[in-house]
Amino acid sequence: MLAPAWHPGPVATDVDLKHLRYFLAVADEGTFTAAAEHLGMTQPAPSRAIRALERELETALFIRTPQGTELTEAGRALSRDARNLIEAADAALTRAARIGREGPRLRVTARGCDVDVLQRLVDS
Amino acid sequence: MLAPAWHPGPVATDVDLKHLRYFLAVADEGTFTAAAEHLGMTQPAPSRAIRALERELETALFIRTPQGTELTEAGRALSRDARNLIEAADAALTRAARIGREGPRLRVTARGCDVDVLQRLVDS
DNA sequence: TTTTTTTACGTATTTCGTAACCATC
DNA sequence: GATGGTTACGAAATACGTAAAAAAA
Repeated sequence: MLAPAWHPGPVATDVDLKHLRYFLAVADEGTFTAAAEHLGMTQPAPSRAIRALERELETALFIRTPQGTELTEAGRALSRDARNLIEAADAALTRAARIGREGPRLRVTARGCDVDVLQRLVDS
Repeated sequence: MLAPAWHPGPVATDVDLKHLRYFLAVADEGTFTAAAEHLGMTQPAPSRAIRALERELETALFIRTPQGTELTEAGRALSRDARNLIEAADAALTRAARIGREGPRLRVTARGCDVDVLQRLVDS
């Protein structure tokens, strides 16, 4: 490799989904106060968590104003991504749990097909 | 809503990316011992973390044998998903960090187009 | 003065490593 | 005994809540 490609590699290995949930709560609610209440905790908790996140990314995610918070450009981007991310995470965990509980299922539908024939087809 | 749809909702809100990294390490290395070494810690750490994950999902992810570990069906599914998930998370954080550092960039290429024209086009 | 965020500090929870234990080859 | 996984327990790190402080309208 003459020009070694820069492999991204883990950039912030101690950012976890909980922090992203806090971040999204603030992004949605518009204030740390409302987000904390929405999350069932006190204001300092998300404030600290998000400040740590910003430190780790070396990037401001919110513009703090006495009227609340506004997303920065980086914050807007992370907002979109984080939403998809925790949705995907939830789906993955749900799927794994379901598979473990019920085994991998395959639903086959074929109109006007004899059930026994279908069964033999699936079995093979 | 007569028949209220069952909204998936967060299923395991305290599973974080770190746990998924541990899980993937064991899945890849084949033993808890090798995974722990690969992660720079001692065997009990991933063992406990994954056992907690299995408890939370109410699903076995590995079959433990004296020769090492083997993925269950649920484990195989989670393995695929977790890999994409961590990759996506890393990409999202990297992107947010880059945007915060450099501002949102847009690379425009147009063969045989005058640079000044292109600039005015982008500016608008 | 009211609203919102941040810092300080003590406490509670979580995570980790060491060590001892169990199981299989 | 060698290898691999688990459990017990004490220590370190992390997260949280209360309280006090700073900043802006």
